[in-house]
Amino acid sequence: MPQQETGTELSQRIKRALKRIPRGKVATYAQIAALAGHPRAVRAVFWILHSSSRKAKLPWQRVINSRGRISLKLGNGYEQQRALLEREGIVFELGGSVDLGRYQWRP
DNA sequence: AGCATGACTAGGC
DNA sequence: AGCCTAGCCATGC
Repeated sequence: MPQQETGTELSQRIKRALKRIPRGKVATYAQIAALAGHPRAVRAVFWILHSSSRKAKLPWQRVINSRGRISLKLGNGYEQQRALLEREGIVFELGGSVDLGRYQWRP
């Protein structure tokens, strides 16, 4: 049977927003929070992403911070996220950031 | 019920 | 430019 949708309505809205990010594009934490209807709920967004059991089936790798950088630390998921994004065609600049003007999802 | 934690952000100095 | 602070939300103990 399908997974039971638990948590608050906000959590579910955040998950729905995450699933809308198209392949090859990225979104910022604030952007997801805004799409979920709570522009200030950024912390709720990364709480969902940081909890591995909740990020199943979610394109968690497409969420980066407002500066276009991956927020994970080296050796703690950073390289995996970067590899996943590069596989989707996203090109990282020398400093390790992505060009938001080029790759940010605009609904 | 209260406090700590977590992949953030914008603003101030 | 880099560091500090406050604001924000859900969850776990």
